[in-house]
Amino acid sequence: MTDSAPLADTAGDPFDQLLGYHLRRASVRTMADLAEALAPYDLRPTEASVLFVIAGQPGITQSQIGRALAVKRANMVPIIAMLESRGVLDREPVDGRSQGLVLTPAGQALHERAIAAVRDHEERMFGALDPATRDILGAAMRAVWRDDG
Amino acid sequence: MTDSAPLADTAGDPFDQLLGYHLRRASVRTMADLAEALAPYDLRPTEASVLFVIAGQPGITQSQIGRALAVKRANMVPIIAMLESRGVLDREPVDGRSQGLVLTPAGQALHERAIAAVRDHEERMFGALDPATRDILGAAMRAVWRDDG
DNA sequence: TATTGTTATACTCTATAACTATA
DNA sequence: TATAGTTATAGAGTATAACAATA
Repeated sequence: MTDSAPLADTAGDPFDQLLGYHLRRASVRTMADLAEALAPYDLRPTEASVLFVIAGQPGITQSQIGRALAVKRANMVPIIAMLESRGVLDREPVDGRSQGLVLTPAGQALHERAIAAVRDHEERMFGALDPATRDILGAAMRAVWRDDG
Repeated sequence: MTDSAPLADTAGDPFDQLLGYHLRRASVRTMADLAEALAPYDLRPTEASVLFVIAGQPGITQSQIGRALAVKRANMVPIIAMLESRGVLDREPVDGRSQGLVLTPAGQALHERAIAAVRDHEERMFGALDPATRDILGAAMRAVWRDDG
C-alpha cells in the first residue's frame, strides 16, 4: 500500500465498494415505499405483481405466473386464494388440473388503481435519476437477475 | 399512441419499465447468492454486515450499528447475542447501558473469511458489468436509499 | 426526557418436502 | 414420468409496542 492512501475512508465504510450492499438497501427502501403505496388497496407487492401478470395475459395459470415472477408454486397458492376470495379474479378450468385466471371487473378496477399507485411510487423512487441513468440501471439489473434463468 | 406501436410487447411484459421490479429481482438473486456464499461459515448476510461494521469501528455499540445498517434496535439483539455466543465478539461496557463491541481473534478470522467470500460473490454477481456501469450503479443505488436518511 | 438494551410478537417473502390428481 | 395445485413447515428480514435501567 502507498503511504498516502486514504485508509480512514476505506475503514470508515466497509460497504463503499460493495454493489450488493447498496442494491439491497435500495431494494428494501423501494419495497417499503411500494408496500405503503399499495396498502390503501390492501394489496401486497407480490399480489400486485400477480394482478399485473393476469391483466396482461388473461387465462394464464398460477404455475405459469410463478415461473414468470420467480415465485414458487407452493407460495402462489395463498396469493391466488386470497385474490379469489376478495373477488378480484376468477378461475376457469382449462383441464383437469389447471385453471386459467382472469380478472373480474372488480379486479380490473383494482388493477387500474394499483397501476397508478405504482407509477407514483416509481416516480418517487427513481424520478430524480436522469433517463440515461435509469436505462443503464434497468439493463444492469436485468442482466443480474436474468443471468441463469 | 401510434398505430405501429408494439402493443404486444408492452402487454407481454408489464414490468418492462418498472425499475423497482428489476431492482427487486436483482436483489433477491444477489441475496440468495450471498446467503449461499456465507453458509459455509454459518453466517447470515445481516450477521456478516454487522461483523464488517465492528471490524471497521471497534468499540461501536449495537444501537449505532443498527443505525448504520438500518437494522432496528430490537432486531439487533438476537444478532449480537448469536455472534457473542459463538465467541465472535466481546462486549465491553462503556457506561451503564451501552456496550462497546469488539471482535475476538476468532471473530477477526471469521471476518477475513467473510470478506473473501463477499469479494467472490460480488465478482459473480457484478463482474460482467464494466467498471463505468458499476460506478453509475453504485451512485444510483446510493441515491435511492439515501434519499431521506 | 431521551437513549440503550431487551422481550414479545407479527408480517412479508422465500424455501423445501411431500402428497393428490391429472396429463 | 412429468406437471398442477396443494398442505405443512421453516427461515431470514423487517416492523411495532412496550418495558426496565441508565443518561
